[in-house]
Amino acid sequence: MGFMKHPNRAFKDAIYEQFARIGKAVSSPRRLELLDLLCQGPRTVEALAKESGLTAANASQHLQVLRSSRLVETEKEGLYVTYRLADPAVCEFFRAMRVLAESRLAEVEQIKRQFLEGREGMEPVARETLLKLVRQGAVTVLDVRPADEFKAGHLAGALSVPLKELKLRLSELPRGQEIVAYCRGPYCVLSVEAVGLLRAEGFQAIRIEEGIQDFRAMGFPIVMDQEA
Amino acid sequence: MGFMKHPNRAFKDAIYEQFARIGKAVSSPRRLELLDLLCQGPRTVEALAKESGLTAANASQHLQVLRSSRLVETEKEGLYVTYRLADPAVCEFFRAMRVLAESRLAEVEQIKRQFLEGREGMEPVARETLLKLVRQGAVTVLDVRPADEFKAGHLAGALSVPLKELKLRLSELPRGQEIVAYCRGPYCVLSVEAVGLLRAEGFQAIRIEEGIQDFRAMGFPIVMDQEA
DNA sequence: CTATTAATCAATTATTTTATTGAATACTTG
DNA sequence: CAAGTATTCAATAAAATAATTGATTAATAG
Repeated sequence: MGFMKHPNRAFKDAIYEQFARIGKAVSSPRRLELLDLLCQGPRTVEALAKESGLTAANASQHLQVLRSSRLVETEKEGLYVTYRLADPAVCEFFRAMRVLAESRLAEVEQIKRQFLEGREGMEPVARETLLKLVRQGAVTVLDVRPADEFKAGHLAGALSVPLKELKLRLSELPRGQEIVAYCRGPYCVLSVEAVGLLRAEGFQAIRIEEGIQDFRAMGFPIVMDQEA
Repeated sequence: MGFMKHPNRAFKDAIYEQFARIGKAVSSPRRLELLDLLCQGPRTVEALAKESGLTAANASQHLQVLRSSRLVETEKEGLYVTYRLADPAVCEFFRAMRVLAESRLAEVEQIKRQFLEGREGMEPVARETLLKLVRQGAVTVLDVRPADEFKAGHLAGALSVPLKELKLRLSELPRGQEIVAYCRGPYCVLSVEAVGLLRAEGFQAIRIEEGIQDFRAMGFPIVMDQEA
């Protein structure tokens, strides 16, 4: 005997090595940012690179790592390669990871606080109540993400006003009523900037941390236009 | 302007770097094996090293990585340091990762099949029916894990017969009835060996892939002795 | 106090991962 | 076909990670 004592070892090693492929895919901050973006919907390499501040080559390499772990898939349309999540479960997994990081790593909350420092009213204010109002439609709910993300899935009853168009479309918004803005989630800054702008213009505005994935997980009604 | 154009960049980088701490923790096959073991209950460094086939020094280093990502905690008792999951959510996260790997990586199924090749009856046989029988208590359910793991949590109605004691306790088992063995999960080989032994001794035995985490997730009644 | 043992530390080497750069590929458009 | 563009490839250098080894620390038992 001796070398055949543990045929189990090879089996376990092989299995955990496979599991680790998923882990490796999500072990890089860059890839996590890309994955987060892809959770919002399909994107071309170019778009992903631009939004994440990576060079095209670097983004491409990271995306290929994600693809080799089967978390994302590609489709070539003409000159563009579109990356998308291979499965909605990938998004749920990313969210689980995010939630775990939030609960285990105090640094996350600290970084968030530090970023919001000086920007009054951006903190999570009476979330429970607010969510109830949102659910009842008692407030104007603003989705400030780009239009295509809104189309891919948004809170029922929300009004789509991408941050970039906000300045030009202020007239569409109510003056007397509270406006609640949301974007991609707690680490997306679109809603932060939107509320800053709205307040500067004299509106009653407030930010809500949750993003679509969170709303979905919380059981809020989500509306999807067009494709699955 | 210029360098202050994206104060958001620093924020995002900091956040995703935190998320990546979790990812890095689960990016190594060794650490995943350790984490899997810790999902079954607290262990000393020595025990973990032995079960995973690592040297004590190497295991210790990996465990410290897990600790620095706050996924596990330590407690020193005399000469021994006991590691445990920092939160049950860590186990759920590990399971989510496992399930994702199973669904996305065809290699996992392939490796499993290859390992079970030649060992008849080890394949998942009519799982639905079997689980129903288990639920009804219509079969003898054997928990072949070590006694302390059984104590930490087991399927209601299951009989604890650790693999090591199985040979000596065959008289306790019914000859006519089907015996269903389970262990830590689909990648644990205890139940495979148990069923092999039982069949060699003329028993009607079958293996079930699920482990405690799976039963818990599926809503089966779990019994826990003593401590939380 | 000494020997023993569990765990960690420190230093080294080998390996893997990351970002960068420039070139190559593949497709579209005129 | 030629020019332009999105993406990928290939090569490099820098950085991080992993396993090994031997030493060190801290607690226990005699």
